[in-house]
Amino acid sequence: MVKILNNPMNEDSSVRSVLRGGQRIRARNEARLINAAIQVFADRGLEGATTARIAETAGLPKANLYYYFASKETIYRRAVLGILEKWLDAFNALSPDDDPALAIADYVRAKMTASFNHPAESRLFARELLSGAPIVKHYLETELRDWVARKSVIIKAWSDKGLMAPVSPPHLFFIIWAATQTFADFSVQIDCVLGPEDRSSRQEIATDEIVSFVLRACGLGG
Amino acid sequence: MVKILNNPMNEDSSVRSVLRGGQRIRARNEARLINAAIQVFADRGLEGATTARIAETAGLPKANLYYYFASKETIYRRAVLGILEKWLDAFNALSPDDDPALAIADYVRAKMTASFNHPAESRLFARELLSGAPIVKHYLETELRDWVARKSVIIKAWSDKGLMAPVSPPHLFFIIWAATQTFADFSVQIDCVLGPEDRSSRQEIATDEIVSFVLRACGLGG
DNA sequence: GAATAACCTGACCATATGGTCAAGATTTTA
DNA sequence: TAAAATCTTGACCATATGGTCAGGTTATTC
Repeated sequence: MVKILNNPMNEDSSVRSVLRGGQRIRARNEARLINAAIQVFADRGLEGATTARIAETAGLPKANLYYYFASKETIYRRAVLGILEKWLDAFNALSPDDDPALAIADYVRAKMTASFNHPAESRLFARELLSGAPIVKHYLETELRDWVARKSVIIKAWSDKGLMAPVSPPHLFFIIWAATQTFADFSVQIDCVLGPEDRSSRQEIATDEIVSFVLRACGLGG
Repeated sequence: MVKILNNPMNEDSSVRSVLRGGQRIRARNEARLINAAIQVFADRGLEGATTARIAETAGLPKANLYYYFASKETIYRRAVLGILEKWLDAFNALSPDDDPALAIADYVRAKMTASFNHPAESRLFARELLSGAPIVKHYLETELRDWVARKSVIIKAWSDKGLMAPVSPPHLFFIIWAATQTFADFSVQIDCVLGPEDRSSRQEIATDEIVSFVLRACGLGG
């Protein structure tokens, strides 16, 4: 478990603090506000979002937001770091003993599911990166860099054994991240190009297409 | 040539209006302001950018910006539509008689070059899409959709003839766009992950990696 | 070279919004 | 149940910034 934020929700809180009243109201309202913030920041960006709108989305008056968060930057920070932490934990697949095809397919599939089910998180993160990553830069240089280094060893081992094509592991991740997150970040574009037909089956088709594309590129049939 | 904006620069201006004084000053100052706007909007977004900063970047006082553009939205619109028009014209490759491997490699290479040489344009466009494409949506539904439809016929013909693997042509473009533009849009992330070594050779390495990745996925060796 | 059109800009205004606060309501604790 | 702690919120303020404008300068035309 990667520890980035040290909010109480990271600890034993889930049981205790829900029972005792200690921080019950605080936990509930902060969660509401963070979720609202993710939505609004994802849609409008740090400067485009107003604290009034975040509060309204959370169903609370603006002054209440400032009771829990010192500033707009503070709640932005919490939202972005929360997403990063969640992502680093969620995608921890790829162990050396796995079958490369299965492991990579699983990873890509999980990323696609995340893009379709939680697009706002991806969009907010995209905005943070577009702005030069003022908040997460430090974690990209450490946590994420290490994560990629660890996974790269595994990929390298696979291609050295001839189990897959020799790809540059970091670039493999860059492509997978880009190709999967594009379905969250730039979904307007995709919807416009594909037009109004068959909107329902689209997630499955896209997922299969991206998975087999990546597998083929890795020399893993498909 | 796709016509989206009807600014004078699209017509015979290049010769005549540079010679006659007619619109000379206007053309020069509008160009300066648009270029500055692309930079500033790319870095900060529509709401984060200030007209004062755009003007300053262009080396003009703010009131001068408002002499040429009615509002911040107006200059934003001009910047975004200008990029779209340029892109639709620039990437018109892929003719049926080409060799698939060469044609696709050329296209990917051109997109990579654009990402490295004009990252601000890509970033601004990314922001526009993240915000739901309020300005370009209409053109995505028409110009871009048609563009993809035309290219899709060619790709389809190639795979029908067995010249390449059977891929969904639109999804091929989505992946290529995502994988190439990520080097402009999310370059911070890439730089953080790759660390401080060999900064110079990186463009070439990345380009080769993405090109051969895509070719392999298309069943075109690599 | 005078009249006309195009361009320039410091000073200014109106509004939106980030943030504060004081007074009161609820909840928790002992 | 009373005191302490936590939570709630309408009303308010200060500032940043989008946008205006009047008066002046430069360029173009005839």
